Amino acid sequence: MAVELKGLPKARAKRGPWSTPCAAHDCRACEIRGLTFCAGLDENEVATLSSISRRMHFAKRHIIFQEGDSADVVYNVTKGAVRLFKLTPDGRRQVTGFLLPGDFLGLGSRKGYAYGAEAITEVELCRFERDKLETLFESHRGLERRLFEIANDELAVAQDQMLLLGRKTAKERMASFLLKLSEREELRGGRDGAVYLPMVQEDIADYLGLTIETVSRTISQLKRDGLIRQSSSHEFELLSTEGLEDISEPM
Amino acid sequence: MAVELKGLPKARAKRGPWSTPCAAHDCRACEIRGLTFCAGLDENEVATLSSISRRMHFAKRHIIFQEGDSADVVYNVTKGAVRLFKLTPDGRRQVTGFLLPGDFLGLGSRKGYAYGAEAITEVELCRFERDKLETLFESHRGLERRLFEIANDELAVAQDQMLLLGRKTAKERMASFLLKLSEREELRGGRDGAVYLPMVQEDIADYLGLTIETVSRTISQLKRDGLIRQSSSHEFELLSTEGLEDISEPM
DNA sequence: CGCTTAATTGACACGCCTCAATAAAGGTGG
DNA sequence: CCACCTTTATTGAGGCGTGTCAATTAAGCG
Repeated sequence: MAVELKGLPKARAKRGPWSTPCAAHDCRACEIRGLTFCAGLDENEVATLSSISRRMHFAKRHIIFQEGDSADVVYNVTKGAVRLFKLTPDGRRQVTGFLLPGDFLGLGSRKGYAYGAEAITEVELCRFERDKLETLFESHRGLERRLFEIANDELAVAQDQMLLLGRKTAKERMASFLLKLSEREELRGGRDGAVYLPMVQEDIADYLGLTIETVSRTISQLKRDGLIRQSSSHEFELLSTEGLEDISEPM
Repeated sequence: MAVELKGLPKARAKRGPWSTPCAAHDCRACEIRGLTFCAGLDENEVATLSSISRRMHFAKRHIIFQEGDSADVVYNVTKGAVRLFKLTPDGRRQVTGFLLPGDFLGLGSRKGYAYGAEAITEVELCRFERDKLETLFESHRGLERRLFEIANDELAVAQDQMLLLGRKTAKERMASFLLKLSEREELRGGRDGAVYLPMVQEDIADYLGLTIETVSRTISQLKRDGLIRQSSSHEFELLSTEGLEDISEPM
């Protein structure tokens, strides 16, 4: 592969104007109950969780944490979008995931986070200190089991992504990407076939192991082929889910 | 990427001549205590674990489980090597990992394993039924925590691999691969700089997102450059770890 | 409105893939 | 231990998908 050399990691992320720790939040009124790792907890457990959670705001482009930071805080995304990424010393970037409302953020070993996390849009997070959370595990086993479940799901997603990066063409990658995002939106109650892409094409490129030019060209091609339509700058419509599936999983 | 089309998934794996469930095994005499998920358990816990474990043998090329199989058994590799893989409908394969003695096998959600597992060599496994294991969690919290830790580590490894597959050149991939294997052997007490590769080049190619030809050429080049030497068919020597590191993590 | 950032498109280059031929290694039976 | 066959590895020649470079347009934002 001919690699895109971008020079040393530019100050891609400026510390945003604000990152506000807000007052403790009432989890029972949470916008995304049922999606997140709080899902399946009883009233009592949610109340306990509420007592150790804290709402945070981050501005667009704010770096929430860097790869290698000690992993003693975990979050739940309640609003906005986050990208996870890794960098090579010479500045190449691999985006390893995008987080949307309801997603969990902060899995990591005692060696620290294996990836950085950065706000794509203005973001609202529910913050938990890890050791406080682990104290809760003692009395609320379901919480620990839920976290383990999340880690397992993440692992499955990561393996799908390895297949995509190692063995799929640009067109297949793009189709897979759009379909997966669409599925995630459906779980969140979005309209069927409508996909909101909060990230820029550079993010998509770094996620799919491509360049921005190839991403752009591939999107253009999918449009020409009548498989997708762009309703606004960040809003797409999947005109043929079947067609995209045929592309993403070639027989 | 121009993709190697291999035709439909060939009967790559014939059921081996034997897959023997042996009698319950005494974990306390285990070859790989300290490496595996049993690590850090006390005598009492190991004894309990022993009571629910069963030794298994699998012949080379035996498929231990397929992607999608219900994930109600987990294993510990005690001897030999295992490859994990995913397949596209048209037969392209992505190897998502190699397991060596001491490695844990069988992380997966209730949706089933996200990958298949196949014996590369003759393999010996320590088998645990998942629900029996989960019963043990009640009384032995450390075990559950250890599994969660393993899942977290796996996730970090997966993300490294995404960076490799999405953003590294063939030479960088090969150097990274050799170094990582070498590190794993050191943990197992192997000689420094000597690497045993139980897998064939097709496995390496499918792991690194390359073709067998590119793998072969890249190995040849690393030999020419004096960075590695082949002591026997599956045994390599890393002549310059530094040189390989410079290649694998370009500045 | 003016500036900056993001997206698009074309022309060309190149790293890796494809196809093909040959050599080497491994496995099996006598 | 050798003869035979299959599998695996090596190497070359050429093609192609995606990267690179560059110019232009569109979008975002104060």
